[in-house]
Amino acid sequence: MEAILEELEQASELENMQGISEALRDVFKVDHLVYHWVSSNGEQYGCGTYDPEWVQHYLDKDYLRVDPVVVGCYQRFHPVDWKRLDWSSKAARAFQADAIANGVGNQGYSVPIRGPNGQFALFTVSHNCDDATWARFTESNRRDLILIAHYFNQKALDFEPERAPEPAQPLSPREVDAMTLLAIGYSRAQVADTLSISEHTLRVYIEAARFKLGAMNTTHAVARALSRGLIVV
Amino acid sequence: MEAILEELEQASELENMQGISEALRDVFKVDHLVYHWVSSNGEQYGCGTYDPEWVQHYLDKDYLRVDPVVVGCYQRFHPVDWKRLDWSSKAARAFQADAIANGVGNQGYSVPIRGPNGQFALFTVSHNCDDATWARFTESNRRDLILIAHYFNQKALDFEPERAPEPAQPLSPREVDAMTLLAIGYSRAQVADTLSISEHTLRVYIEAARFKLGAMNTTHAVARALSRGLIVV
DNA sequence: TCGGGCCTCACTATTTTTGGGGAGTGGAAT
DNA sequence: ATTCCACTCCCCAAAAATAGTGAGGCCCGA
Repeated sequence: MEAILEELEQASELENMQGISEALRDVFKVDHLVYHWVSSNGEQYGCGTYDPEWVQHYLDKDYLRVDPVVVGCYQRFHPVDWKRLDWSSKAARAFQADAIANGVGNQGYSVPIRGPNGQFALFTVSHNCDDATWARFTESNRRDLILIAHYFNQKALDFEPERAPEPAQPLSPREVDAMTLLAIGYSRAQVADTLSISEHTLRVYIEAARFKLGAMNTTHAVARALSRGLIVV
Repeated sequence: MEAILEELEQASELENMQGISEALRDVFKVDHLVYHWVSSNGEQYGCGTYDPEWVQHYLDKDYLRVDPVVVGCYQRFHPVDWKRLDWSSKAARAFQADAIANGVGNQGYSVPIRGPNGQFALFTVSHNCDDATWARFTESNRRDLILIAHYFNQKALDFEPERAPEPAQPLSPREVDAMTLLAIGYSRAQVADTLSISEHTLRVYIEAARFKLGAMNTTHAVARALSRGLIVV
């Protein structure tokens, strides 16, 4: 375990990650171990031990928007056992059946991870076993899993710095104010009034923010500011 | 160490955190150990071993926007040694002098942590010693520090009850489509075109979504859908 | 079977937002 | 000391979004 952690910390090439995933899977004696980057611009990257066919199928079906693991972890900080997620919707059940049919285990444990600019990723281990066995496994390995998740994400960020969409030009304080107030529903007039500036001036901020965020309109700018964590509502 | 980690994981009251900070400080034999929540809407919460006067001074001076540790970690995922940050600006140097005068060590190591909805926090250890000693310390404790940072943030989020006040009314598939496309910058015309429906129909979806989300305009609706995790961009 | 949510389309009129200019201050960094 | 950036203000015309009301078909669960 120690050795693998060390290797993971020191990994200096992306290609190693796949191998490390497999090594870790064997160390933990689980069926699958996956790191999955869910970048805010829709791009995805992953490495792990899932069947490539399943991965492609996942992408084709746009399961990202259905997968209860993703939607559930998106609002969560704690690592979570799949059993505690909401599988009640019809789409979720269909997804679950499809996943199990494709070799994904009936048990799973996922660690959400977040980086700068709203980057979001998941680290998951999955296995086929009964609840008690799985509970023992997660109980005794949760700390290592958190650390591994951390290191995987660290590597992903190291190797793909350009993957972070435009390198997040920081918004000026006024621009942050403007975006924040727009995000809580104020109209331009209200925002200008709240900030005690003319609506014309406000417009300059909104345009500047739009430009910095590479957004095509105000709504887009607010959405980006939000998903990059530049503003909080 | 193990025992403290256990206690940290199990802590069920906010008051314990202060005590755990002090215990951890003694375990690590460092001058200070601080967890600092910096939700970017200005709210702050912290617990740790800094002199309360310094904390108050920090807040009064609005050092949050100056502190190189905060601004430096904000765009970073890796834990970082303070020496590697940018202390060159005039404001940063003034801050540094002020900090050291107030008992903050000349060495420091900070772990950035992020939660859902752009939540951001820092976990920091600080000490007074020479570079070599500090390098040895950080080298041998970095994993524990990451874990502790994680658990501190976990507790901070647990104790923060004001999350998702409104029960998220589910959006219909079409409404999700509309919100998603709007969030990635499409205009109404483009969205309607993409979904192959008339713009009139689209409007009905947007209004329905606005209503369900209790939003006052489209931008607001998209912002809410995003921060409630109803859509992923 | 019946109500209810969902999907689809239409009209008119009004209000808001946007895109393109230009211009002056002050502070901070090189 | 000059340059860069943040902040503030202004005009105008075109494009987009909003408010109100309306209607028909579909599928699901009570």
